[in-house]
Amino acid sequence: MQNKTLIKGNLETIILKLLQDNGEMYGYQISKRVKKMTDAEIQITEGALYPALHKLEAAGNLDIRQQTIDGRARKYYCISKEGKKEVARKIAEFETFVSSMYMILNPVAKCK
Amino acid sequence: MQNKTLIKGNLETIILKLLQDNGEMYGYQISKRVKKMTDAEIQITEGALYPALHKLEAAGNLDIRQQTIDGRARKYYCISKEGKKEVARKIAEFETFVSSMYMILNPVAKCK
DNA sequence: GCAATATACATAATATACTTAGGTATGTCA
DNA sequence: TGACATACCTAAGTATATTATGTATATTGC
Repeated sequence: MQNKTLIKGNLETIILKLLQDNGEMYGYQISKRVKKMTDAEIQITEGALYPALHKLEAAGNLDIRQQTIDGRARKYYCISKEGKKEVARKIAEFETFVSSMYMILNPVAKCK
Repeated sequence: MQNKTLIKGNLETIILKLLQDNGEMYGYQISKRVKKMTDAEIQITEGALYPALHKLEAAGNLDIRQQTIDGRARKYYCISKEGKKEVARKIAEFETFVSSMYMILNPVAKCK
């Protein structure tokens, strides 16, 4: 992705949606999964990912479970009931925005 | 629009595309047009609009023509040759990003 | 006639949400 | 044993908006 600014405002949506679909995941896993799913088009940097996870947890949208696997600490996150409401809202918001953008990018002739 | 951050990175695209489709326009007109076209879903604030116009002009993507109409100064902008290349690039970028987002929001089952 | 609203431009201060860069630590593979 | 992968983290810098404020003229309603 050349212009990386397009991810702005969509990072939390991505994280919440992935957790909703896949049950619990840990941060590193999320970043790899997003890269793979989007053919490396969207790459979440660690400097954005971890603060976002902490923020979502603090807001009550995620629950956390820590575990050590193969000597490495992992923090598994899963979406909370509040988080499910939030992700639905965020996806709707994204779709509305995209729809609005296409009103400008693909203007349709109006009837009188 | 609740989350106004979604416009980030798309403002220049909107301005360039409108000017490409409508010939010359002035700032105030652009902001009103966008509001109308998107049913007020996207509203460009003046604090974002005017600096964006100046930046696009400085980058050679817009040409400017000043005129006074009914005692009020207006600055008409129109897209340059460079601007046309730029808007094509930005629209492609937006579409790629949206497509990538939908790979996450609407994941499709993969064949083995 | 005058106040409120619309038109038309502009900039400064502030906020947000990223990127970049740097750090710690363990495991794996050539 | 040195590079790369895994797994977490934070601080500083940057980009791009919002909010607030300013100037000035025209129009509209009471």
